[in-house]
Amino acid sequence: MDDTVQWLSSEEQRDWRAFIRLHQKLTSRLGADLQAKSGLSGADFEVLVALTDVPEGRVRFQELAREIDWEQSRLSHQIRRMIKRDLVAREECAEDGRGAFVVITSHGREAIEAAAPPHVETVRRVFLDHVTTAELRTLGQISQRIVDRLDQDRS
Amino acid sequence: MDDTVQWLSSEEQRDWRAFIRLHQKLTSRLGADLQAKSGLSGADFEVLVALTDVPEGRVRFQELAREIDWEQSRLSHQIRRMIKRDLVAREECAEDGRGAFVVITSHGREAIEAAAPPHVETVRRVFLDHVTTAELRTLGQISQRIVDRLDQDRS
DNA sequence: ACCTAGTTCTTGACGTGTCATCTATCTAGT
DNA sequence: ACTAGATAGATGACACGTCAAGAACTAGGT
Repeated sequence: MDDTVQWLSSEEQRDWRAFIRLHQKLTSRLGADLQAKSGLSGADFEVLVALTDVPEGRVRFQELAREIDWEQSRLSHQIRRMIKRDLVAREECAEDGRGAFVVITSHGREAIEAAAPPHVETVRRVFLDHVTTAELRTLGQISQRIVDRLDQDRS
Repeated sequence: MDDTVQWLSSEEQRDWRAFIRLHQKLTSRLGADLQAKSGLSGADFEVLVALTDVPEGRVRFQELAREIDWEQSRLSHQIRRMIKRDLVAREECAEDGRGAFVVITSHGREAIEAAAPPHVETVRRVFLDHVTTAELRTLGQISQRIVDRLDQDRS
């Protein structure tokens, strides 16, 4: 009917679409499951995990953004919402008057500690249980390689 | 400092995170590129591609939602926004008083035909160029297998 | 004909993400 | 000290996605 739209070969299209579709399904499943079991969004979870990886659960905005590979303003909005729910707090920075710290609160720590185990279980159930160790390694290697190249030339 | 959060083995964690990170980067790159070059969002693009695959560019909401694997209400919101921009139109359904059709407009057709070639080129540049044919096949197969299993048990 | 249950799509509220823009502060060069 | 430019973060506008609830209609049993 309409052959004017250039596209990929049918094999490329099939594989590429499957890949994209998998990601959509994984993130929507994981997000819904996390929300239902813990009242945390995927975004909350990512921020809180990053904060538990850091001394005193306290880190500059900038560094946190780099750590989880988010845009600055995205993080700023997210932190504002999380402060309202007492998951994190904002602290002024003495050394640099422009800067600020994000600190995990005790409530935030409780939330992430309660959320993590069932979430990990879900990651296994929806993903890890369906791939072999070798396949996972292959996926990881390919992913890492492409991520590195994308980080190099941000064309 | 804090060992109470259960997590994955370090290999699992590394590979799983790389996989997730790759998807995030791909979708954000592709989305930004599409928006910049065509003024279409990824969501617009997906809907328009699905409409060009169908006779007369005309399909029931329900079927379209199933085709692109979206929730009904997500599609409804998206179509409302696209109607405002004259990319698609809504038509009543004679056979079923509840139902409705989505139809691509001529403006919508022009938009997708202009957007597709550069978008495909970008997909190659950010993804396909970085994997071998064999790797792509592997990715596709693994993805398809997991998608199928997730579709089976929606636990 | 009626009533109940299911289907199809819509809507409002709300959290999320991007972009452009703004303010405050720091740094470097003079 | 002064000033220009860079940097840190906040903010407003707007698109996107989910959830829960609702409106309109259909279908199937009585």
